[in-house]
Amino acid sequence: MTEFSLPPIQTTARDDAVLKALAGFVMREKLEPGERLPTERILAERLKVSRNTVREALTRWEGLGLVERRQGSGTYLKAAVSLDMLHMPLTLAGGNDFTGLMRTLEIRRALEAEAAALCAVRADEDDLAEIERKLDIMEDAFKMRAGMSSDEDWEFHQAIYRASGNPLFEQIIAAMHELFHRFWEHPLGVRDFGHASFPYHRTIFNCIAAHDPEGARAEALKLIATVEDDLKRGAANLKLADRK
Amino acid sequence: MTEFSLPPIQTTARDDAVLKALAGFVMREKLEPGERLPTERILAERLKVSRNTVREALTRWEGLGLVERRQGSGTYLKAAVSLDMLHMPLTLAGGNDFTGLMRTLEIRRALEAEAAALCAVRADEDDLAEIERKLDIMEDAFKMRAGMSSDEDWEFHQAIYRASGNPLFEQIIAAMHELFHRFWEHPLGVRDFGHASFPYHRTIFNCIAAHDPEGARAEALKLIATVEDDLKRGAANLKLADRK
DNA sequence: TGCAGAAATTGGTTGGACCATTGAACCACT
DNA sequence: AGTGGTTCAATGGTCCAACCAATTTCTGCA
Repeated sequence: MTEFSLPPIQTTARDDAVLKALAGFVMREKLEPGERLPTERILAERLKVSRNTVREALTRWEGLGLVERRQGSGTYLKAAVSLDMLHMPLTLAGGNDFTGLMRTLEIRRALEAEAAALCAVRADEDDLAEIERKLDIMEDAFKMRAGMSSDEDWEFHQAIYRASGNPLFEQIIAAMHELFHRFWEHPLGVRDFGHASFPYHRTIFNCIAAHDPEGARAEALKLIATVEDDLKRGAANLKLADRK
Repeated sequence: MTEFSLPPIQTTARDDAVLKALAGFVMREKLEPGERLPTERILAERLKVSRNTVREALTRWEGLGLVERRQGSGTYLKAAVSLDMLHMPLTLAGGNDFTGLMRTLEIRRALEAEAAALCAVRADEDDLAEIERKLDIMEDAFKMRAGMSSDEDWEFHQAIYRASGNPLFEQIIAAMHELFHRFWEHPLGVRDFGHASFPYHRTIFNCIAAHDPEGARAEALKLIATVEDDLKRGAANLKLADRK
């Protein structure tokens, strides 16, 4: 038996064709996020397909977060659309349990370290000022409530992602943030959850300000390590991780 | 067809409710990837919703890669489904140009380094054997063709991701692989594209085999650095990066 | 002019119909 | 037994024509 290279033929691909045409339309009309795109009925008529087909295509885009549908109002662009988009639908099963959180934390460690390093190389004066501002706010909140605050902490990290010059960091981490958030609110019985991570926020900033990428990377790794420790402590406290 | 227990849907938010009910059904019936789930018509009847609504719901799952629909055959589970899934749809715009590729490469550097480090900690004898097997294949291909081979290289890295014990690494990187692939095939005029990365594959493996996470991390960073250099050289050669 | 209610717009849902593909059963012929 | 062709039911894909529900816009009265 010899080797074949016969990819399956594609006979029907209506909704894909609809999306391609729609992407082309968005680019030609230079539609930007927030703008409304044609109604389903118009699209169906113009593309010479059924409204059902249009709806299935739009459902796909909605699932990808590219578009938002508002009943009675219309369908609105939520993100930039281009023909050469690359989609990465990630599904994390069992995101509620300890294992799932640990796994996302490993991804976060990887990205956090790299973002901090890149940030140390690329951040300009404005970026540094913004990051330090968030840091000050976070430290104030820490002293006030005598504990880590999820929101302010998140703002600080987000500022770093933004200053990394690569929007992908923020996109990926933001997608996982909801998950972290749940646990921050229910610290598994660990009273001072996240406490140990506090000092590393400033050491990270110092390395970034000194344009020391490897230092920033190392400090970021330390920070995540403390969170992992807290997590493990929590999982040890409660023998069962969640089970809602 | 066997017996189901699918109570009718309540009120608004139809398609979300359909997915929730369907996820519950999959869990109760312990359906695993590859198995076929009830036909659209049956689902519509049991859930007391229209078949179109069922289809929109399934379209969402299909977009998330959870399910595969085969005309004339049925709808099949492609991944494990649970009620507490977390979806992270990412779309990378403009992934075709030099900037976009550089950005994905930065993500890859972050994940590659972390995956190698985790792998060094967790890989058992079987994992090591598998990785070394892929490494040998890659090195043979390199000697044969006197140059890097995209496929064999990819297999090697995939083996590392798998042995990292965290499926998210493979998921994220796999989603971006298509992007790398395009450039590997069209090396921007750089004749020996990827050549410099060759030796680091074995040094990474050596560190993993020696259970030296920081060493593996460092070698992985070096590997990606060579690819980045090649990329920059290529972008400098052609003044324009793609423009197809 | 201001604003409440009617009317038009738009996405959401329904039910029914037909098409295209698949796969199993069946059959004829070798 | 095996090969290939035919039939036929099941299933996803598409279409149509309505109607429902939320929203926006318009209208006319106070």
